Amino acid sequence: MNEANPQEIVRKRPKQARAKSTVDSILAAATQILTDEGEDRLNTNAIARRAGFSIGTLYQYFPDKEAILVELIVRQRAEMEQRIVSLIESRPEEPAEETARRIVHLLVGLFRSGRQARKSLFTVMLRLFATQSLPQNLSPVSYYIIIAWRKARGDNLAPLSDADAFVLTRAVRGVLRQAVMEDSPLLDTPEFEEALALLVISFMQRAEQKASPP
Amino acid sequence: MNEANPQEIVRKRPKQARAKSTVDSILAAATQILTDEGEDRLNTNAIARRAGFSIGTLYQYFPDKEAILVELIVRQRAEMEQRIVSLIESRPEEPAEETARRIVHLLVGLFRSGRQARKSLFTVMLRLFATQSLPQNLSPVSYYIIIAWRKARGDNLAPLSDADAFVLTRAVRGVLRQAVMEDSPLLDTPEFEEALALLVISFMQRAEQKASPP
Amino acid sequence: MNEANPQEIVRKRPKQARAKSTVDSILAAATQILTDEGEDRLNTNAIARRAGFSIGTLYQYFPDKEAILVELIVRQRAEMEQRIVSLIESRPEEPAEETARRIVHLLVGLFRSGRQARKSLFTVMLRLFATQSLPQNLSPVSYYIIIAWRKARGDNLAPLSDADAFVLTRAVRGVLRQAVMEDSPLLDTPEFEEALALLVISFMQRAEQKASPP
Amino acid sequence: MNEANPQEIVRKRPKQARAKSTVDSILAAATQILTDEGEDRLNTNAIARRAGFSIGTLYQYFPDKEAILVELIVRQRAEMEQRIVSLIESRPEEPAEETARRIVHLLVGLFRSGRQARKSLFTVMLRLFATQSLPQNLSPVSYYIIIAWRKARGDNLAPLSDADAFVLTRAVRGVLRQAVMEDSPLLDTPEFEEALALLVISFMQRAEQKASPP
DNA sequence: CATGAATGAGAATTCATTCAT
DNA sequence: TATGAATGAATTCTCATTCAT
Repeated sequence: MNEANPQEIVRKRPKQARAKSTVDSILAAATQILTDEGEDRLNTNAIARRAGFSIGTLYQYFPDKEAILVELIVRQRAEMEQRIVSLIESRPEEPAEETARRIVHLLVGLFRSGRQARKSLFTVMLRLFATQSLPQNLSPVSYYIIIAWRKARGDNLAPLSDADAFVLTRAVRGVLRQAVMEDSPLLDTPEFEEALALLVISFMQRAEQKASPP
Repeated sequence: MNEANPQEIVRKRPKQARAKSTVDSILAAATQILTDEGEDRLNTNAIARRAGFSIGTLYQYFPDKEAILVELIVRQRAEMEQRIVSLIESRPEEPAEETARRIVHLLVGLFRSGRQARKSLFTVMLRLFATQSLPQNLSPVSYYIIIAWRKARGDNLAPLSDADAFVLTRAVRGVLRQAVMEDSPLLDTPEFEEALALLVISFMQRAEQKASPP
Repeated sequence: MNEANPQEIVRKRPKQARAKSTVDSILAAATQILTDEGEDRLNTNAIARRAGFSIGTLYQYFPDKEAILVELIVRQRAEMEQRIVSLIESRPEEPAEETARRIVHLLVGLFRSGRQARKSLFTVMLRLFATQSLPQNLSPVSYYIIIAWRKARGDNLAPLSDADAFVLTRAVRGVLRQAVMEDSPLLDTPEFEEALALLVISFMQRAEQKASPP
Repeated sequence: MNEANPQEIVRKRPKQARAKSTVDSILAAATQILTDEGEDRLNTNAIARRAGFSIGTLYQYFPDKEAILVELIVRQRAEMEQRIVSLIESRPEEPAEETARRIVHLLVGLFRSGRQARKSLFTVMLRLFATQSLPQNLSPVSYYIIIAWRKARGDNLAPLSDADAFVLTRAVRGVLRQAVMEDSPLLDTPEFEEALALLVISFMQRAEQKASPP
């Protein structure tokens, strides 16, 4: 009868359909504000207003402002990850180079759209990283991708070391992020996409050679 | 470069010299706070207090808070750039691969030290990018490096396209930043450095092949 | 006093019985929160949650938050009063000094237990006093005790004036409250109890002398 | 040059005359609100407004709301203590009984005036006690008084034990507080004062007898 | 030039209470 | 009767910036 957890104020978990849609509205509102007005206009009152709820409602679903941002990032990452993984699994027999090219293509496309929101989200993410408050399970997404890749092609690809995997994934991410942050016109060119694909492919081939010399 | 004997300068241009040291104190204070307490403790009053000046004085040297941050970033970039350029120029005859390795080594070293301050600075930089208020001349630092590289070796290196240069420089920066932001233990390993160097070298070789096929 | 067999009552007046248990649950929950988390965690939502009811249900039984607190205090006072009265009535022939000692002993025991809840309750009570919203019939409890005392021993004790009664009762209460509020270790010592008894007895004897000089 | 205490935001300490008067204004405003409107109208904005300062100024002198209340209590206690001590020291040769009577007279007078403010202050004090945040040196005021008393009369008075001193001082305080809180009309009567004096005197005489039996 | 007291808009968060279901 | 989602006024506190001295 009594609550198990008296200390923590238990925020409503979105089990009901209504609750779910409320949470979605709030996150959508936050994204909109990030897109339209930028990070420093992003305050809880504005989010609630734009979502069409009172500020009190917002706080029934999120313990604090940060939780909203974290959820935003979590969802965005999950979506990206899931897209990439399914892309990899869709054509297991495809040559690695081709798959890499298609992943890069997908990523470039994703980063091209919704630049403004992404820009602000990057800043937010970086701050959360700096504050140590981003859940640990956020970062290693990239490893799953690499693992999926290997699995899909039956491990006949030389395994990447931890350091190699880290460098490769962060490099791709870093290039895309920076392109968005700098509003670089390159982002829209095929040359950019080609260069990024080249980065991935050349690295993987070299890493492969290194791992298994003739 | 502009200064020789500090004593003399103090006599000659007392105000400017004093101003310079005041500005330096303020920037140093800001860096300290970023290091010790993180970005959200960084407010103008705290900076002034730590610098040993009154808040009024701070505003005599900087128009607003952002100006302090911008100056911080400008100086940091300038220092890095200058180190890299002089590294490149020091051994013009060295093979490109070796130079790349040494640049990577230098960069990794720089990012390893002062991680905490750098972490906060990254966040700040990203926000300034997002707000569009970073002066345009901040970003293309990397191009200078590439130009310096080519110059130093008499252009016998195939020229990198804009897209290639962008991708390469942002990739390196992105990997290092992310390593710092994630507090990755990899940053301290030789494997990490090796992988990063590999990224650069393999990309340059492929880009070269592409540019000038046999 | 009003109840005999709980089973039977449930059958006879199901709604009232249910209501009673609901009210009791709510009050118990409030007491628990006061004990475990202190006064400023005591909010209606928390009470309802801990009681296992919805907030709406809580408002079906209490018009507002204050009503809960008042009821809490009323019950606590009633319980104390009733214990003391029955203690007095249990040994009418006992010398006044001895009865005083036993009352003090009882009170000290009551205050020793449940200190934390009592602490918060005191604060709440005091605020209600300050807001004038405590029902008037709450305070004079002490008079009943004194009256009961006199009755029990057939008025052969010199009557205490209003002022004397006020001072005596408030003194005892004040000492005990303060001991609880200060978390005084004295509260657990026999010396404390002895001193408090001395306060009561010496005052009564002097008041007696004053009232009826030889 | 750099601050010693980077973590703690150092609030201005009232060294300057202006600062001192600002602090005084703020405390006076708080007292007024307590008097005129009661505790739950006492919010920081109201205090600042009534003091004629902006809210920001208030927070330059007090780290948080509680600090204002604590300071209020500290000052009030200090004033009372100082009055009583000087009363005791003014007539060292006076019989203890007479001094007790005069102390009681003084206290009753103090509590009679400014009842409303005192009422709210009591509530506040009690809450602070409950939260453990009242500085330790607040409570033992009473001991100083007792010590002063003994000193003033050359220790020919039997020493009170800790328990006795606690009981006596808290009893007096408790009676006066309760009289104020209940708005008791007794507070204005000579009978009340007489009864309170009696409480003190009879207790001290008995305690004395107990300590040094013939 | 330097000072630092003062400003006040703005942001996050709480919680008693209502009311449609 | 019971529910619990929603409300929104109210409150605490921050911090970039100004300006009289």
